[in-house]
Amino acid sequence: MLMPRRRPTSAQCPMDTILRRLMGPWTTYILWLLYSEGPLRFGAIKAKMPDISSKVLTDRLRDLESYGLINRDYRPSIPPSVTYSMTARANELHEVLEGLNMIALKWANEDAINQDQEHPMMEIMAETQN
Amino acid sequence: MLMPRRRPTSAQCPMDTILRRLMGPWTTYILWLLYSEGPLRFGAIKAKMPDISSKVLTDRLRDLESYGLINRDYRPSIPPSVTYSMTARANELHEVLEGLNMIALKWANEDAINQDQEHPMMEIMAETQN
DNA sequence: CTGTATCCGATATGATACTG
DNA sequence: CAGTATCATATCGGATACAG
Repeated sequence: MLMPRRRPTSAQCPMDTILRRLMGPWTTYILWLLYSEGPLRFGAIKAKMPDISSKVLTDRLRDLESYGLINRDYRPSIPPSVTYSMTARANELHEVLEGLNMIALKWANEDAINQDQEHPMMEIMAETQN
Repeated sequence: MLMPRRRPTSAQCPMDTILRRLMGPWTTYILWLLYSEGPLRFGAIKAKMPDISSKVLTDRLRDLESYGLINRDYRPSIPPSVTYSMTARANELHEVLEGLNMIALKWANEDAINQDQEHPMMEIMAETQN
C-alpha cells in the first residue's frame, strides 16, 4: 500500500523551514540583491542573473512573496512596472545573513588555499549595508 | 544545440554554497542533533529520524563529511561501530545557527498566531550548547 | 551494525514560444 | 516590461532487498 508521498522534512527542526525558504536555487541571491541594492524591478533582477529563465525567476519571486520575505509593487503603467523589495520580516535576517556571508567568504578562502597554495584570494566583499 | 545541463547556481553569491551544504532535506536536522547531543552513532541518528531511509541518511552523512562539517569515526569491531561528530569548522556555524533558530521560532510563532488566534504556542526551544 | 545496490516516481529546472 | 504556457528531462528522495 502506497502512502501519499510526503515532502521530506525534519519538522522537528525549526531551521529547516526557514532554510527551505532562503534556499534554493537562486533564492538566496535574489534576497542578497534586494538586500544590498535595494528595491529592483523584474528586468533589473533578471539582468543581474543572466542564466535564470523568466519562469524560474517568477517562481522564486512568487515563493519569496508568499513567505512574506519580499514585497511586489505593481504599477499598471504602459508598459507595466513591477518593483520588488525586502519586507520588514526579511530584514530580520540581516544579522544572520551577514554572519553567513562572512563564514562563506572565510571558507571559500580556506578552500582556495587548500586547493591551490598560490592564489589565496582573500577578497573580503566588504559589503556595506549602512 | 543543447548545452550540457548545469547545476543551477548563483556562483556570485557565496552564501549559496554554504546554504546548499546546510540545507536539505534532513541535513540541518542531522547537524542540529550532533550539535545539541554530541557525537552519535549511525543507528542513534537513524533512531531519532524514523522517517529517513538508510540510503538517504548515508547520502547526507557523506555530503556533510565531504564538506568537512562532520567527522566519521569508524571502529572495525564486530559488529562495526561508526560515530559521527561535528568538526571545528561546523562549530563556526554556532552563532549563525543560533540566530537562525531564534528567527525560525519567532516566525513560526507569528505564523501560528496569524493562522489561529487561539494557539500561539510560544515554546522557546531553550537549547543550551554550553 | 552500518551500510550498498536497484529501481521507481515526484519534483523542479530549463528551453522555447507566446501575451496583455 | 513582466510575465505565462508547454514540454522535456535531470535530479533526488523513497522503498526494498541485500551484504560485510
